[in-house]
Amino acid sequence: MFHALADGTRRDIVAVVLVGERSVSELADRYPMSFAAVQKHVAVLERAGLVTKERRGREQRVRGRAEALREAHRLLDQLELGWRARVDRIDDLLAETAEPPTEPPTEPREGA
Amino acid sequence: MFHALADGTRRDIVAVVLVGERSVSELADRYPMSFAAVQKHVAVLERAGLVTKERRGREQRVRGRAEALREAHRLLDQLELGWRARVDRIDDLLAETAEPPTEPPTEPREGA
DNA sequence: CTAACGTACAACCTTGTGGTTGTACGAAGC
DNA sequence: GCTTCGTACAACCACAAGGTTGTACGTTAG
Repeated sequence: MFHALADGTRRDIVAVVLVGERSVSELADRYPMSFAAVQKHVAVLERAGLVTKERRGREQRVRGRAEALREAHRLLDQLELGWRARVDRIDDLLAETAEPPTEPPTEPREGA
Repeated sequence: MFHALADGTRRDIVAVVLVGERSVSELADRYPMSFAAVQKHVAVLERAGLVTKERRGREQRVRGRAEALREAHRLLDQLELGWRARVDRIDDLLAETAEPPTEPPTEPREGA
């Protein structure tokens, strides 16, 4: 999710298709890179749930999912409001009596 | 910014230091990786403005910047509310009369 | 003073990521 | 039916990113 938003081109694509749907090639025309590259970006965004593709004739119309953006907001809120506070206290207690935790509390690498 | 949040370990660090400040080695104890690796993550977060480091004796206390999270919210809102709407219309008009734009509207690769 | 701690940083390895080109294939257009 | 368009996908390349170990250095503890 944040990974998908980490790329400038992808953020731009999201912004564009939130305003109005576009075909993949219409999107490709907007950027100084190959069609295949843009196609990959769209695929990444689709996997992250930030856009949806819908076949329409021989075209593939891409639309932004505002819902996903709201989900991103939620994740930010979780970070900000110390959603981990409880877990932290448990960790702290464990750290005092036993050895420190040996795995990354959430996902080791990209996941949300 | 989103790039910094794209990594799970980093998101966790942010969550932790937003709850309460920690030294770098205290953070390092929490994860199944070397001290140097955690140090790098903290450096990335610091560059992105998501945390601040403050020397305190021989330690370096790390604190989360809630401000930065709010900035992230703002960026998401910009995406969601079609902040590009105006620019898009200009692009569309140009596309009809001349060739399509040849550079990525915002940053070509990571920047916000 | 010396040892240990907390940190910083460089070198290196491996994998992931963004980019390219080329090929393939169904859907429209003529 | 043949060509063109829009898309999908695989192979490949260069570089960034996350990880490791090793070294260095100021600060605190004995």
